[in-house]
Amino acid sequence: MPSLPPPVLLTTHLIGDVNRSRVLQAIVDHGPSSRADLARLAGVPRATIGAIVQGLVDDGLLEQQEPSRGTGRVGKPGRPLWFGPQAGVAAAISFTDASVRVALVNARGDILEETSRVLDTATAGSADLVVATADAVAAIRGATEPIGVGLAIPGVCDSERGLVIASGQVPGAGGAELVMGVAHETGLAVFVDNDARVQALGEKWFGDGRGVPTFAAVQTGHGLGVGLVLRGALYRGDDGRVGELGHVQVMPDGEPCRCGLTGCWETVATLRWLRAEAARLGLPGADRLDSAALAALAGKDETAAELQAVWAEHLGRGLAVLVNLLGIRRFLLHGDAVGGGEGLRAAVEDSVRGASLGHIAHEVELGFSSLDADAALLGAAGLVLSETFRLAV
Amino acid sequence: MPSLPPPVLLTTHLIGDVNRSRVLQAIVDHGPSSRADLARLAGVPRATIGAIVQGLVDDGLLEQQEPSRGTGRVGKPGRPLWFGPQAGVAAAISFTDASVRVALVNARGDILEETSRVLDTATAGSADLVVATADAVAAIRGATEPIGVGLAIPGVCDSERGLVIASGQVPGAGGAELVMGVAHETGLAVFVDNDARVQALGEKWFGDGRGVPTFAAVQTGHGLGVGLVLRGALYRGDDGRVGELGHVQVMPDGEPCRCGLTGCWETVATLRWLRAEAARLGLPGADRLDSAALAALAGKDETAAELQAVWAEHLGRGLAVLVNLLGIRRFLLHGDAVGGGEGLRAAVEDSVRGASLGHIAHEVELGFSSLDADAALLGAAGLVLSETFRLAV
DNA sequence: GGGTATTTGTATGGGACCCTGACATTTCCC
DNA sequence: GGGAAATGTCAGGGTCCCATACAAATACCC
Repeated sequence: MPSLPPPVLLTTHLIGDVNRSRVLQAIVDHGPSSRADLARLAGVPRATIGAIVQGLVDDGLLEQQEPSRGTGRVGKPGRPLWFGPQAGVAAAISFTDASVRVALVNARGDILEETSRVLDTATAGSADLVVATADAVAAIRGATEPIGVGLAIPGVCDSERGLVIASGQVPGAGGAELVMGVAHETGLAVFVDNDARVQALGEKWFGDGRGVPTFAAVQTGHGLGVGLVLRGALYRGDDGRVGELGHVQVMPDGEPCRCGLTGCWETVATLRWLRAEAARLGLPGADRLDSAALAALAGKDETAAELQAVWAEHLGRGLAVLVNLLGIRRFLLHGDAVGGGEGLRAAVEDSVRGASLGHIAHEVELGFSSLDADAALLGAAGLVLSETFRLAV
Repeated sequence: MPSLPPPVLLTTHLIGDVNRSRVLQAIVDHGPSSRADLARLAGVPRATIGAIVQGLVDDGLLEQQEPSRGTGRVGKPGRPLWFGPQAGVAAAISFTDASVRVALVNARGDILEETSRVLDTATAGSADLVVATADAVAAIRGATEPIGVGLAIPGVCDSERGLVIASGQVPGAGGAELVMGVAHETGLAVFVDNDARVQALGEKWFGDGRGVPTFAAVQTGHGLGVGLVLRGALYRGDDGRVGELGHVQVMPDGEPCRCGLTGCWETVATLRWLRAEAARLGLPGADRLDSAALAALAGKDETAAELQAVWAEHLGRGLAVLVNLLGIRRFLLHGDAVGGGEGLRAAVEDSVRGASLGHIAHEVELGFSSLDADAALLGAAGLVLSETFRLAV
């Protein structure tokens, strides 16, 4: 039973950290900004922002760009502040079926270096994972010291304690060995979180979630996962065991799910269902069907078009829960569904709207992630940045 | 489309307010505590707490109790700090079908004065509501000036802007007239929020939600409503239009709901469903059946017992969404279900557990509110206290 | 081209607050 | 009754923000 965290009192020393974090957050949310812009935004004197920014510039985190000349506005032009190319460099790690992807990402969201190690993640032990990861980090680690390592794990994570509670897809990641091992081998601070939540952080830092207070990033394909950003902060619950939207019951008398319940969203909105249904309908290539292939078929085959409509309906059904319950209006889809193109996007959006309460339905916006395949990697970097700069106090 | 709130920078002047709020919050969460207790809790020197508390005592908000003698511990005994009987007195308002309840509540949760005005809330206009409310407040307003007025409205509220977006049960409350009118007539600060959310605040301040970081307060009966406290803070979404758990679809091909969707939780977990089902089964007194009457019948009638089981199953189905999606483990039920007694409570708890993911199901605890009928009233006072002391920054 | 208004960024003094360390007070234990 | 332990308070030092003033850079107007 989790208990209330102890009250944190503010100290004069903490003010500095908090305000530096808030200024950084404002720069992330609004892009390169001058001191005067930031001062107006926060409603404080320019001198205050100047002092805060001075520390960040001295630390090499921010740098001043050239004065923005010729804007047609009278007065001395401001010098926009933005992250330096070597600022906030994090080692980002994400796992796929057959490999470990490792990259150096700066606070701008540029991927500076990238490599990978082939590895059967389904069978690899924790030691194998540690070796492959640490080796890859060492290989791309350049002159600038990374500020930390971020791990995106497909599984249940407790990010506060820095451990993986369980991972079906990468069993070797379970427990604290992976995090401890990588920390020991690299000598860096290591942060870990569920991949769907990490993707949400990727959107928040570098993608279409920038400046959006509340949104959901949804992973689609073989599994379903959701990362919720509520009022500017990633929601993790009291520990990491949340966000299991896939196991919200949407079909009371539906098929049994691998989790032991019945009628979970996951039973009708993953590729497993799509392929089984395609096989039942006799569609070609049913056993390898995905949203992209379905979209291609739908253009010339009536049955495929109908299946796509049902597929969109199913995908939207789970998302509508978020609309009605939490008032979430903005969705960013990752993974398989992105291949479905505009046709699928519009259909899923309609499906969500159709299952949402009237006074809010028309505000629902559903888009495909523009970060796409790099979302988890960039998100892992965002995880390091968020934790390092404690962007919520 | 809501945009990101402006960054709030901490100032030396704000430190005082924030720390006073946090100390108050700690006292609310942990009950009467000495300076030394609070200092240990927050991890700061006793001198710091002493200075913060001094201001609160000077303002008359806190008072020192007698030293706690004879505790068996060596050393000078601490003097516990607790709210004075005249501290944080708020005027709390809640609406029922046929009346307006008004009470003076102090920060201890004591109801100092109470009165009501008979009023058909379904037909009363905003002017009628203002007159009845302001009149009742004036009648019980004693020597001590209330710090504000709290309104619990059964409807969709935007508490930040202080207006009621829509209320089916009290149509006259819609718009800003009620809030503005009461503020004008009483000369006090007025705060408003949805009754389910307000009940959650009641539990957080004065009930079983004290010291619990994350829980859901659920209103049952003719309608369904939920107030979510997530990590110590009431969740309101980007505006007030959230918490419509009643309109989460739990029966894909179910009955049409008054909201225009089909298969909403509300269609199978309100008294309307219970009575219709009871009538279909030929139970006596079906048209006035409630959880209390059903529990009485279930002891001697097999059919009633089966209906109670289905009723519990239905109630639990919507709550399980909160478990799986948000990791909420603690539920406090208000309203009709409380009448069902331990039999219904245990059955609903089992139902929630049965529809929750295995790794979290056994941690689910469901209880009936001990505040019961006063929950909304006490919550309205809690709303005033929360807003006045800005208990989250 | 020169003067003025406007805007940006920086320097300085003042105030609020917390932390460290020391001290008086009160209780329990032997 | 003396020592140990715990509580609450006081003074000195440091950090940070705010208000104000000032230098620098640009656009506009004549």
